[in-house]
Amino acid sequence: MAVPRITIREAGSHTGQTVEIAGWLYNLRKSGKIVFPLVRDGTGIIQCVAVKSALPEAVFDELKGLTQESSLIVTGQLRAEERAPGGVELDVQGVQVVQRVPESDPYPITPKEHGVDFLMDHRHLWIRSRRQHAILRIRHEIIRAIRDYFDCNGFTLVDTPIFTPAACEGTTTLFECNYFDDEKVYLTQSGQLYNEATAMAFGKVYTFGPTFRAEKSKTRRHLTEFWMVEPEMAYATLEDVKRVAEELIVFVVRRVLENRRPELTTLERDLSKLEAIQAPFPRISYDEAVSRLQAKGSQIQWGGDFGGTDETLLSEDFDRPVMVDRYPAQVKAFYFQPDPDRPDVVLGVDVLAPEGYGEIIGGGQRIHDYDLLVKRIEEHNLPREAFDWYLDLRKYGSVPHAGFGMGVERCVAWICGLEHVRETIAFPRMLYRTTP
RNA sequence: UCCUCAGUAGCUCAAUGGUAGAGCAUUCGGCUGUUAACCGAAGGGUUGCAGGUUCGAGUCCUGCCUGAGGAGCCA
Repeated sequence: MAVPRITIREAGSHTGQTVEIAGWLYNLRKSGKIVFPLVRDGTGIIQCVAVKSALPEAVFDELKGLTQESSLIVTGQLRAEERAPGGVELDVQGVQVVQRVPESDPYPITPKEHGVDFLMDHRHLWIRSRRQHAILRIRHEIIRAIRDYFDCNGFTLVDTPIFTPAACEGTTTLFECNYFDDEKVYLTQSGQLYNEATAMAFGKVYTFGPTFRAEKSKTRRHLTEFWMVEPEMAYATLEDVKRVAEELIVFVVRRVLENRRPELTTLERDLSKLEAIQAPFPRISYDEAVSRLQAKGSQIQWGGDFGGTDETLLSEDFDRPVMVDRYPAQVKAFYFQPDPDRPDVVLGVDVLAPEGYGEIIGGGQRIHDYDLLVKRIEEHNLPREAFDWYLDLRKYGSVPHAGFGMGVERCVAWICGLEHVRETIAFPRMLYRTTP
């Protein structure tokens, strides 16, 4: 009978059995007549033990001389072992080398330390490392939790286009593309305007996809290509946005704590910081935020937007995300609904992550009045024709509606406790870096 | 775009203006419980590029290139 192939994740429940593991050689320690190959298979890492006296000489010698990241299939018996990292160990009975990495061109990422530039140039290999592997697994868990939250709360996933016509927003710098012969199109920076259309068709919707910003931002919080989830709800207000944003974040953090605790431990994340993420989140107004910042020595004046340092200063006061609402109209996009009690501010809210990770959510209530929206488009010098379809939404059954966008990479950076968002995605796209 | 810092062996780094070095990686040898294993030996260099100062430049000066951190920018 053939030896069953298992994954390393399952190894703990197969002790005593002879099994096969297909993977790569993560590292090899040897001591004369005994070698300890560390094998990874994508689900985990297991230490194997090969004893010279228990194996044919050719098999032992081949294993002993095997190079880092060579692919191999090992057969052996699993055994609970306190001395082994992971608690389970495999006594090697046979080895099939699938591809041997030549010693003349060894695997470049050694178990020792490396610099950022070198690692980024070898990102296609770096993602095999324990730490990067943990981050990308947590990213997957976060994305799955986000989708589960919306799928289980009556939202319909409606994808919005990546190619968009000229003027969607008018403020940020866009990536321009040639669309066949004459036409110019731009990579999307948000699916929101389309979300407003789909929300009027489906009630509650979300879009989840990549977004692109051609800003020359060179900081630890920026990528040029990043993923955003954007819910939009018909018959909804700013208060609904705050409630959903809070529920979503609590749900996502709880799921990561439930399902990805070993990975968080690998990253040496302070779990108490994540366990503190419970409703209700503090809610403050923009006015109060400005007062708090001025008291802390910031130069910000009422009417200005927060810089990265301001966001960090604000988040210092709280052990959970803080919601800041009612921003001055001039710092927000044209489509924000003014506060009926105070026309100089709009019904928008930003959610700032704790520990200085900055804005992870931005959103609010949209203008639903046709004439007001036309006025705003004119005030922002946007081309009216490009917004004809968007204005239609205010002609045919317009209702109060609201939504927000959440940046996936900043969320991952926060939950993982990373220094830089470049490690939150397999192949980051940044200013001056587009390879691999 | 601006400011600051850096660039030396495959990698991480050292070297007062005076003979370019260490650890890791690689190769060879040793070791039956290693935990980024350890011990011994060997090979490995156009000091980012182009000029300049100097008897002499990895080191000082100028320009450029590349990268990093930050600012600005960024619903």
